Amino acid sequence: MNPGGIDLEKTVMRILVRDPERYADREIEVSGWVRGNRDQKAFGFLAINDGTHFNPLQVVYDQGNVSSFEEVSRLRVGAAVTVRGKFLVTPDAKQPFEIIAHEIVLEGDAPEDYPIQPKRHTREFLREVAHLRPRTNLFSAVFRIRSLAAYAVHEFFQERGFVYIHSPIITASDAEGAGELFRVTTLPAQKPPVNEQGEVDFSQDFFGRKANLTVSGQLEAEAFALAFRDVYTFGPTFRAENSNTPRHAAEFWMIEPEIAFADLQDDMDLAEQMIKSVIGKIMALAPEEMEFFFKFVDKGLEVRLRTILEQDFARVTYTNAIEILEKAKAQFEYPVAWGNDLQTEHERYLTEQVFHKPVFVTDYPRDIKAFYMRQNDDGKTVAAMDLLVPGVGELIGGSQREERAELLEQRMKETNINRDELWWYLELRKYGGVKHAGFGVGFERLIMYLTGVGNIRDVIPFPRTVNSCEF
RNA sequence: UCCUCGAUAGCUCAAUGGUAGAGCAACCGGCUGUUAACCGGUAGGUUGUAGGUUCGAGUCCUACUCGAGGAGCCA
Repeated sequence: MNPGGIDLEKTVMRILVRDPERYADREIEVSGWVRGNRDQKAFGFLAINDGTHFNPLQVVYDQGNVSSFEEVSRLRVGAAVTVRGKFLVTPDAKQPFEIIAHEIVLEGDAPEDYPIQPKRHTREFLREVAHLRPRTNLFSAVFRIRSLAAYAVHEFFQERGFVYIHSPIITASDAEGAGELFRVTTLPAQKPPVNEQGEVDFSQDFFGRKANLTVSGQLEAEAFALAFRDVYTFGPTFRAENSNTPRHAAEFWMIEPEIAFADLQDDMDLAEQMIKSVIGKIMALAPEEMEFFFKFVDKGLEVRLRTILEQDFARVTYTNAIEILEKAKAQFEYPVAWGNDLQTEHERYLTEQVFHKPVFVTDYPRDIKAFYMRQNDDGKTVAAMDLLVPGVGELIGGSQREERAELLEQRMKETNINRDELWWYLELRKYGGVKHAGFGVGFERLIMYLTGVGNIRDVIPFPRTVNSCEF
């Protein structure tokens, strides 16, 4: 009850959409930001979005009903308002319902230089106003999907009894060989302490040794998999690579499950189930947002996602993939030869031209893969898998891990991995070591795949890339 | 890091080496159910920065800055 004695209920769009009939002809109060204002001589229409639902709410304001009519008719896009009025279900109109206002209060004005207009903006421009872009349709949809996808990922693993591990953000290990590292230090940038050789003396640093931001939680996850059996990490990851592409960021999130008593086949089964589960949940949880992507972002997206849900992913060994590529009529810029890593053009050809769906490529040559991957009996390949998907490229990379201590040590020696730093990783093999496997999913690449948005900078709220750390 | 392309009004884009324009947004006005509303009008510019060629440069040349796409690296 408000002071005026009218039965008035504060509500939000999410609730109204769920059960409009419950509110029919009742007095309600809704607050939101103006998305559009179409004023006429004696009445007008306000589209307001309160952030709780993708679609805006239509507010009808009439000179006879609203005392601040003149002020309301001049409201600009971006202003924040509170509206009180009668809720009306309008089954025959373009919008499912509207509110007939009797009071509209300006909560926060938006001056005429508000950069977001009710028109199409380029993504490049919107990146420059990343603090305002979540108020647009596209980014409203992207970031709600991002939130729901994170939820769906957790739900998938939790339903299966996986234990969520918070792997460290700061690590002392720089031996994982997964790209350039961000140094974490409290040493002064000017004149840091030096040792007798004239090198920076990291023994005087905060941790008494070199420390970096993590590039992967995998090694720590392996330790927990050998205690809990099924675990996953889901957290931020940092790469200081000087790579400027629509698929790379310096700070991104990774999902890394790790499963014990499991081999590469189990690993691929898990990856496939996870992708399908997340897609299915997102389509069920955010139909308005997905419809927007299908219609305005990527015309082929709907068919692609539905195909994934209905069909098994393809699986092909690296060796067979090379044979397919060698027989291909397509002209490749880079030569195809056993022992060479697959180039982007080769991966795209396989997933987009040969299989037309996600494909696992397995059993890569030992020499082009990481030291921890399990060696196959042929002595040439390792039990690795990459999941290639149309449009995005490499979405998942994983492997069965080398559980045999002597073979692991031998590979570390061959690839110049510092044995002393990873003593604990070797002990995992010494004490109750068993076969186990895992993979890493680039969370942003998953979002790109789900939404059809082609640039990683547009699926991260405030993206960090080379030479760019605004906001 | 390499290759290619680009930078003109707040936004999206035009403009043979010869007076910088349009649509949208903004502002003013019109319109009794609009929904990317519609109609009329007004205002808005050191053409990314610094040099150079030329009688004359948004346009040609050089360097730089920023952005995008492709490649490498990877998730």
